[in-house]
Amino acid sequence: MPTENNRTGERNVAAIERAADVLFLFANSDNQTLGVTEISSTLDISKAVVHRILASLRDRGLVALDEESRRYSLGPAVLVLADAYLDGIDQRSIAAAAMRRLCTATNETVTMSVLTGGRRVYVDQVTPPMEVKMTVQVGASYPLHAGASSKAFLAFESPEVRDQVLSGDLPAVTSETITSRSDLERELAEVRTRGWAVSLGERESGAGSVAAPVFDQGDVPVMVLSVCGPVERFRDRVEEV
Amino acid sequence: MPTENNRTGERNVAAIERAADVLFLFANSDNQTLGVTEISSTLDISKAVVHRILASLRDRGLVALDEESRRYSLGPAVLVLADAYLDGIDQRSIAAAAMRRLCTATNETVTMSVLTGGRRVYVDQVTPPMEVKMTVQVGASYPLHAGASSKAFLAFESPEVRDQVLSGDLPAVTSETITSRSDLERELAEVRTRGWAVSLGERESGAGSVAAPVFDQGDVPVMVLSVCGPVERFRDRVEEV
DNA sequence: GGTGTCTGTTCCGCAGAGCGGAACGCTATT
DNA sequence: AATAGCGTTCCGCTCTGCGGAACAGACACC
Repeated sequence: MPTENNRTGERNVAAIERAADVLFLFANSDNQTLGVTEISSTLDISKAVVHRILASLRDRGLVALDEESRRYSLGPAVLVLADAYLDGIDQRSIAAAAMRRLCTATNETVTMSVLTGGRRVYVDQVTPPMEVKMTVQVGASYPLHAGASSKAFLAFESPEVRDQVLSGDLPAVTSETITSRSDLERELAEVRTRGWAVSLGERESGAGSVAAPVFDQGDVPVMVLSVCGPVERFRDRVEEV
Repeated sequence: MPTENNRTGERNVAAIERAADVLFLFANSDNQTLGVTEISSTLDISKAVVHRILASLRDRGLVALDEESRRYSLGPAVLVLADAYLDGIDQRSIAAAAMRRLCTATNETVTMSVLTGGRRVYVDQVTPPMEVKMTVQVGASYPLHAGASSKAFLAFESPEVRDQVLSGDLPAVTSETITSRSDLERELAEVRTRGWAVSLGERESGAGSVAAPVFDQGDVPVMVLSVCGPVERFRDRVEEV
């Protein structure tokens, strides 16, 4: 095997995972449009294969091809999936009421995130009717070391996952981001005993937030709710759900 | 009918297309959670294969498995893709200004749709600051025979596509939906000469809209803009872009 | 508590899908 | 012209992944 492929040791279909990797490459790379060779070299897959993968994905509308430039981009079909996904999470409807309550109580934006592929993704938000408010982009994803929501996740994750994140790079998203492993470990320990996490501008300058995880009926955090807003007004508290 | 397979006659990877079909099955089926056997029988793929596909998709976060019920659903990773997609469409930013102008001019909701997999998907919307307004769900998809936007697309599509849609089922979405093939053909011809389409409650009762296609530098419609709102207030006009 | 019938999951050998190196048209650039 | 880059296509050999069948649980029904 050339690189570390599967995360789980299951019996999977290589072609599908490669296809998924191609899709995510579109999401992660800076430019939204990619060429065959570009994909081929970054993912270390032969050009012929990339081409076939793209043909298949294109067939299903997951990627689109600009005939002029012969460059590929994500296709509209991904929207359909995302829409269906958002419809499907019962968590959303369950949590919606709680989020609205939190929102009116604090008069700040309340967000909900879940975990995927070693990152955190915003799934929903409720914003208060205020002049100066914060909004996040549903679907946007962030690394697990920056921001209150991320820390809330990381603190309650299994030691293995935590270790993996901590031993990786800890890029500074803002000037306030914690980039030292030991500092972050101390912070996470604190979060764990306290039950919730605070961030003042770690993920976005000038934005503060308080976040608490919501658990399954076990010890695994299913999602994280956070209250966030301009860094000035912040001296409140959150209850868990 | 389990639908015939490849639309294009390309040299593709069957496994990937099957995987995509599984994903779309989640989007199309009524319940958001599916079991292996269910998928296997509707798509006519052997259970073993479905299981492997799901394992692979799960590995990449595109589907999630509820350990309790052993049932699968879409995973959060699809959000990441959708987000990247929405970032990527230059059309959006280009059209955004025009949409805002239309919105303030008409004081109604302006929407933008594109085509995928024989259906139409809302990609963006601009809503006016009004009490009674209409909003659509970005990512929601509709068949090509119901509503002004759909008709605007269909009217200017290639004869083959049009034929395929027309010869398929034309289910009534509302009581106003055109369900007769000949009626629809007459309507489309009219739309073609006029350049834009009108609908009064064909897709959603009580909602009217006027829609016009936007073309590439050829004859293929790239997207459709529509102005829509409560059916009462409607006697305006639209310009093309 | 058998017995039947659903699930989802795993096994394994054979066959053909699809990998990849190489060749082919392109369009730009020189 | 020549070079270099691209995306696309070809084709033979290989090894992936297909699928029938067996397995393991979870229920339901006498």
